[in-house]
Order: sequence, then structure tokens, then C-alpha cells
Amino acid sequence: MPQRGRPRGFDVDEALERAVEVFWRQGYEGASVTDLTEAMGINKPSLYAAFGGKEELFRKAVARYAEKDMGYARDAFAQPTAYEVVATLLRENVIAVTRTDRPAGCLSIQGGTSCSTDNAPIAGFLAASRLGGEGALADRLARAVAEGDLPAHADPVALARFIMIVTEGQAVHAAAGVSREDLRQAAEIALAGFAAASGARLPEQATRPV
Amino acid sequence: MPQRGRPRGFDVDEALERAVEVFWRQGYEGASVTDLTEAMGINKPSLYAAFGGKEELFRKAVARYAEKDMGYARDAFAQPTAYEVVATLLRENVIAVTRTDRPAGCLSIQGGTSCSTDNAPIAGFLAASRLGGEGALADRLARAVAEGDLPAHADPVALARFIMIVTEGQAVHAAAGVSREDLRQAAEIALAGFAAASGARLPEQATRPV
DNA sequence: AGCATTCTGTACCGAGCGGTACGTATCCGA
DNA sequence: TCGGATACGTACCGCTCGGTACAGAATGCT
Repeated sequence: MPQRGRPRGFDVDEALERAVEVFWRQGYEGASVTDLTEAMGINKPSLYAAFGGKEELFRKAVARYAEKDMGYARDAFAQPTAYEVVATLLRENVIAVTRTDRPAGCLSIQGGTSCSTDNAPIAGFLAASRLGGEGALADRLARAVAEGDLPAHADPVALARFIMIVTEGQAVHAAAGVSREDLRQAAEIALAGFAAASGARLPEQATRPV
Repeated sequence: MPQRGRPRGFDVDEALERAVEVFWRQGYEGASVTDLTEAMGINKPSLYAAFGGKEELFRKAVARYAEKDMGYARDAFAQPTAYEVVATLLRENVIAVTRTDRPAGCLSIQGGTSCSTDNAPIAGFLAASRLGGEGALADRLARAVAEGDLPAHADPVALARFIMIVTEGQAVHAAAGVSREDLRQAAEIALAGFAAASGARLPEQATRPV
């Protein structure tokens, strides 16, 4: 039973993509349902039928954002060494928050760091999802310690926190209009700090015989 | 002519203080005029008479916040060496964004990183004021280069940007509920990164004979 | 005492909010 | 060809938004 009744007049994925951009630019509270439907090219009842409501749409938008716009994190985690994981993460983050074909910054922060009391769950949801990413990075760095890639005294949780703090700051900065090249400089400083604090082997040291 | 007509029934400064906290917790758009007047203990016409409107109140709240809650920045800039300037800034920022008698995070970010199109100027205003602080730090670090406190190859603008990115990330993290001690760890990693990237003399090196 | 001046509280404004009822259009299966 | 099912557009719901009109209350000045 592929479909019964009148078929949808719009592409759900494409509409969700537009919603991502509106939420990204204007935040959850700053994006009205009218703003959303206009950008999505649909009417309000279609939005409610297809997505359930503004809050559900937002959660789906965040999920899609994590899937598509933060895909670089998966690639970064797959790097062989902790240094390369972090270097990839920081550098790809700079690119992601300064794409010209996307709003500046990061949906996870632009979506709303603070909310009215009614919408407090939204800010909490975003904060939790950010901290989830931090936990994943900490796990990856812990693996690096277990593998001997990072020294035993390195603190994966603290290091992951530092990296995530930098990426969040980058996103805030990008939303303020700071250029990609300027953010890249900051990423390199952060990377140097990570290397110093973690005792990570640099790529040169890893590939070149000591 | 000290006062003519009926005297004010509330303390303007105290009311502004309450407004700061509401904006800080809920953001500009998330804070309704009713939320504000209830916290300030006044009625709407009093708010409009005393402060001019919601947006003017917000700008005054931000000014007061910068004066009182970011006063540590002035102290930090007065430190004798670049290393101590940055160390004080990072450490005091951690304390400021995790005060138990204040909302978590920083008004300059919680106030709103994104807004509805109508309120776009608010996000721009906050972004500009943050970048203003970054410029002041860059100036202070440039002075350190001129004084020989930082090596000639150090880039004050890039370093200031990195530090501000970290403090912004700390504020986002604090708003997510991360503890003061956890943020302090991150601040020390950032400080190490600053020292490495700038070539700053550490306090020990500065006081101890080489 | 009386008046101009200023502040206070109530009650209200038009507009926009998120969300929905309902009649119509368009599909599949029988 | 017709009925069940689904999606569509219009027009509307109650509510809250930021902001204000207005009348009464409290002061200083004369």
C-alpha cells in the first residue's frame, strides 16, 4: 500500500531543510510558524499534519541538522589518532559554521541558549544534545588513552570539554560575522593547547621514526 | 529642583537589576514585558515611563551588566603582564558565569545569539558589544608586544580572538549546567594554549632569574 | 489652599502568536 | 464510477504580545 488518498504536494525532506535554516537563523522562539510555512512553501495545516507541530518540527530539524551538517564529527572520530581526531573536528567545525550556503554559526546554539519559561525544555534539549557530543568525544579520547595514543595521565573528559567549549565559542563568533580565516587561526591555537595539555603525539612524531 | 510631582514608588537601580536577571535567564525575546514587570515589582506604565520600552530597558540592562558583572575585565586588563591579563580574564570569567547568586552563563550570550527578523538588531547589538571587548583585549595584548612582554611575532588580534572564543564557549557551557570546577580545567588548558601560541613569559619565568 | 507636575493602577488597543475546523480537491482500490 | 482516504487552502480560535489612554493619588511651589 504505497499511498492512499491525495498525494502530498511538497517534498517533506526539502521542507524540513528549509525549516532547519529558519530555526538556524532566527532561533526556536524567533521563528514563527508563519516564518516557517512561508520558507517551506506550505500552509499551516500541512505543517501540523506532516510534522506534528512547531516543537516536533524543531526536534526533527535538529536531528536532520546533526545528521547532515554535523556529519564531519563522524569522520573526525574515525581518524586514527587523538590529535587528528581533534584537528579534524576543530578545522571542520570552522568550515561548518562559516558556510556561505548556510546560516552562520550552529543550529545547536542559534536555536536558543535561553528561552521563555514556557519553552525552557527547548534550551535544555539543545544543551543536552551538545553535551552528548562532548561525551562521544570523551569516549573517543578515552579509547586513545587505552590504545596508548594518548599518555595515561591525559584526562579525556576535561580535554573533550575544552574542545567542545572552543567549538561553541567558534559558533558564537561565526554568528557574529567573524570570517572563516580568522576562526581558523583560533582553531590552530586551540589545537596547540590540546596537544600541550594532552601530551598527544603530533602527526610528525607519529609517522617519523624517533 | 530635586523633584516635582509624585515621587517614584520604586528604586530604579534595583528594578534594573531585576530586569538584568530576567533577560539573562530568558533572553530578550523570551522575556515578556509581563515577566519583567513582575520581577521588577512595577506596572507596565512605570516601566515605559522610567525606561522607555522593552528594547531601551534591555540596552540599559546590558550596560549595567557590563559595568557590574564584567568588572573583572577591567581588573584583568590592569595586570602587569599579558600572561596574567589572560589568566585573570579566563579564571574570573569562569567564576562570573557560575555564580550561584546569578543566572548561569553570560547575559551577552543568553540575551540572544539569534532573533526574529524584527529583533535582529538586538542580536547584532550583543555581537558588536562582545567584539568590542575583544578589541579591547587585542589592544592590551598589542601593548604587551610594544612593551616587550610578548614576543614581536605574537599576533594580538588572533590571540584575543582565541581568548574571547573560549570565554564565550565557557558561557554556553555554564548555561548548560556545567560546574565551575569543570570549567576551570578548561580554562587552564586554554591558558596553556595561549602561552604556547603567544610565547608569553610565564610568571615563574618572569620572577625567577633565568 | 490651590495648582502644576509627576507617578500609579486599571483597563484597554491592534497585531501576531501557535494551533485547528471544515469544506474541497485529488489520489487508490473496488 | 464511485467510495474511502488523505492532503489542500481558507478562515478562524483563544491567547499573549508590546505598548498606551486615562483617571486618581501624591508631591513641591506659590
